Amino acid sequence: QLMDAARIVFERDGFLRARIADICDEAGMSHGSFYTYFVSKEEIFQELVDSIEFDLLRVDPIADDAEPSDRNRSANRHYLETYRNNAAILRVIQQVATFDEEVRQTRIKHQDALAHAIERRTRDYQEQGLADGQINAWFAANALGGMVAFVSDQIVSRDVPVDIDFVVEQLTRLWANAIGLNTDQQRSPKRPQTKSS
Amino acid sequence: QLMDAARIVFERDGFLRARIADICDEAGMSHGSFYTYFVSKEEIFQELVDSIEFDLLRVDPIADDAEPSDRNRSANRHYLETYRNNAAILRVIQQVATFDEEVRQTRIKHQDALAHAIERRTRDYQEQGLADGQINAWFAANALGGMVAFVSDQIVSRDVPVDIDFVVEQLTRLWANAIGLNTDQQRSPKRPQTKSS
Amino acid sequence: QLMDAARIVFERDGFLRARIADICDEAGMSHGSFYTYFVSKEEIFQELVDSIEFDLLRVDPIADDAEPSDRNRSANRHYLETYRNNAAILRVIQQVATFDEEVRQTRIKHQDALAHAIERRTRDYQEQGLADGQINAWFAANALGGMVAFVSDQIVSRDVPVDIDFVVEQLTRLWANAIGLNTDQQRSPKRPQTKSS
Amino acid sequence: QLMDAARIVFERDGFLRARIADICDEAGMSHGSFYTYFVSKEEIFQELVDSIEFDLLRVDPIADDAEPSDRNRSANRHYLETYRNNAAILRVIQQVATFDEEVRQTRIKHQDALAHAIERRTRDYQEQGLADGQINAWFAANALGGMVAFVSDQIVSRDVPVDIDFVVEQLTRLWANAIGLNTDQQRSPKRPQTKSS
DNA sequence: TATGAATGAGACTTCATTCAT
DNA sequence: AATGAATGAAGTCTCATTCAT
Repeated sequence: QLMDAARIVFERDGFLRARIADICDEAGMSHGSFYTYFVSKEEIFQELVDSIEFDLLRVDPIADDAEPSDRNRSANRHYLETYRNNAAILRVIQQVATFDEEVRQTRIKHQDALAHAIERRTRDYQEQGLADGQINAWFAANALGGMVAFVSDQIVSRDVPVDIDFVVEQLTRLWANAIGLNTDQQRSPKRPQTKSS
Repeated sequence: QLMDAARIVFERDGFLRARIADICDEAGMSHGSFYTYFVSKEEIFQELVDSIEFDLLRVDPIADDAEPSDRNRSANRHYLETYRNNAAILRVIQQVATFDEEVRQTRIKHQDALAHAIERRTRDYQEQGLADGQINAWFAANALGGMVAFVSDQIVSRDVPVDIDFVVEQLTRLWANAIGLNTDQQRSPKRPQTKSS
Repeated sequence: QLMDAARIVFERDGFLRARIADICDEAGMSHGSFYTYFVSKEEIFQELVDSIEFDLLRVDPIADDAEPSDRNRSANRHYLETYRNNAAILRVIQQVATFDEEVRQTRIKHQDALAHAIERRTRDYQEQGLADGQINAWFAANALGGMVAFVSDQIVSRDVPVDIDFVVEQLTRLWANAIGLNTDQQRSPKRPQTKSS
Repeated sequence: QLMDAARIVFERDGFLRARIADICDEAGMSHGSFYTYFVSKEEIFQELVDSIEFDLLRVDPIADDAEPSDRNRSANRHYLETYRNNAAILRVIQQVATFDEEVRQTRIKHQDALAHAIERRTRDYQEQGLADGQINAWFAANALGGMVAFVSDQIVSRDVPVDIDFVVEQLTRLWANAIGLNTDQQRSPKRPQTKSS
């Protein structure tokens, strides 16, 4: 299948260095056959992007009745791991998004969908008095989602080894603090200095 | 000057679509002369990147003795505005970083330099008891810097108009909350524990 | 039927732009089936050319005992109308004749056959003393046939509307004059010699 | 020079079989250089057509005060010889005109220019009472010009050797007769039968 | 005989880079 | 140092034709 071959080649070479000939070689097809199915390299890439099941979107693999921080921790871990598992193609998507308007729009759409899901949950927390009401839910969802995406990208794109548990813990703490989640952490002795000062 | 022309063309067309011939035309030079000064398109771009005064790095244009939140607010505003003023070339740098290892390393170096500056200040706050000591200063600097970068990029790359004051305010609040800065927000009824302590 | 489809496609697109795939689509067949019946695009075109009933060859739809000028007028009108009715495919034949030797020979054969028919009749007129004996019958048949073909082609290939009756009349007059047919025109005051003789 | 090479290759191979690579080889250039000067094969051909000095247009190489028939004879000979000398490229022009609208229009323009020149002269003859006034000068110019073009084309495109003097004489006679030129030939004993009948 | 996916030769075109002047 | 014509590698795309089913 050409799509599989395309994914392999794109992940290996990036979009720019990938040649249609390479994709066909990988698929065990002749070069001309490519055009039976796709009009151009751009088109097969767009279809590849569309076909990828964006697990990143699944904000919540755990139960609804979990503690807010636990849910956030779970979501962060899920995002990080999914990002790492799809790092290669996600990097190529990022590359193509810098010059292909269609792919860029697709990416924006995905980002927004995720941010909207986070926003809804944040708003719930605010309405339940669990989160800082002065925070703009949409803005926070977007910005903090961006933070997680940024960190995820850094982790996979740099070679330094990282302790995922540590990253998840820190991200979750930053997030919880940022939106003012009432969590056990706040009652923990972690800020005795502040009090005593 | 070739560099000026290069910046104009790169900003207009992106790195990939920019042709050396266009840069020379823009500079009023003959195509051949280009190679008297630069070895390749990659090289002139690298030099262009190096030559740009990355104001983004300057964390703090205001006095050292200002309130932490005010300094952060100022830094966020500075970053947003600088990003907006340099959006075109920053976007191209991002593009090139996806396939040019050298530019990518330069970009990482810049990001890290900024994160280190933030880290130092965060650590200061922690040592002064102004910030949550359980937060890893380096991680927070990196992650929250990434959050600001993410939001900045979104603002300039999407066409929707935004209220910069609102963005600065929200970012500053999220940041302050995230690292547990003692601000007025702490007195809000959502975090009675802090008050009672 | 492939032949019908081929004619439609060739007339619509010309030989060069016509694709075998289009012909098969038009015929409602699969692309591979084409080669069950024809060896190549050239072959089906050649057969198409051969299959077309070249009415142009039929020199005379009217009675043998008609006046020479009337017969000529009738033949000219017949030629013009047939040309017009088959303009699309004739144009394609002309196109192919410029690079396909076989089609070119077929075309020459048709032209010559028509010219020979005209020559025979012209010779008859000469022998009956109705036409200028100093005219070379073969040459005149060829040249004047060419004149009619040229005018026919111009009429159909240009968009300007024309009065067919006028064209027929003029062609007939020119033809009659050219071979010295005794017609009413000879009595016109421009040729007093003829009258006085 | 590319134009010279293009003419050689087009004349040798026709437009369709000519490859840009061949033209460059003929010119002793690399393939890429072609695009410094021309955008496409079509463009260089169009420019080649434009550059050819169409001697065919020069209707009259002889003096104005010559006898009409002599002038016509001279013009016919001139046309035939020019056609023969440029037969190769004229054939290619005809080929391209079957699928390239621009070349087709150029060709029509040239044909019309020649026909207009002939028309003017014919009208002069008519006004001087030397030619049949019932002939439509424009139509006759066009049709008889077409006849000469048709014959010229036949002569060069068929391999049979021809006696140019004979062809010129016959064409001139047919032409003169067709427009009713008062020439010596009319008084010649060639049509005694007509008179006596 | 029908199918239609697969083939692959062949042509076009771009543009970074070279180099004689 | 400047010029800009020339280079040519590299890649894209088309479509007539084949062939296993």
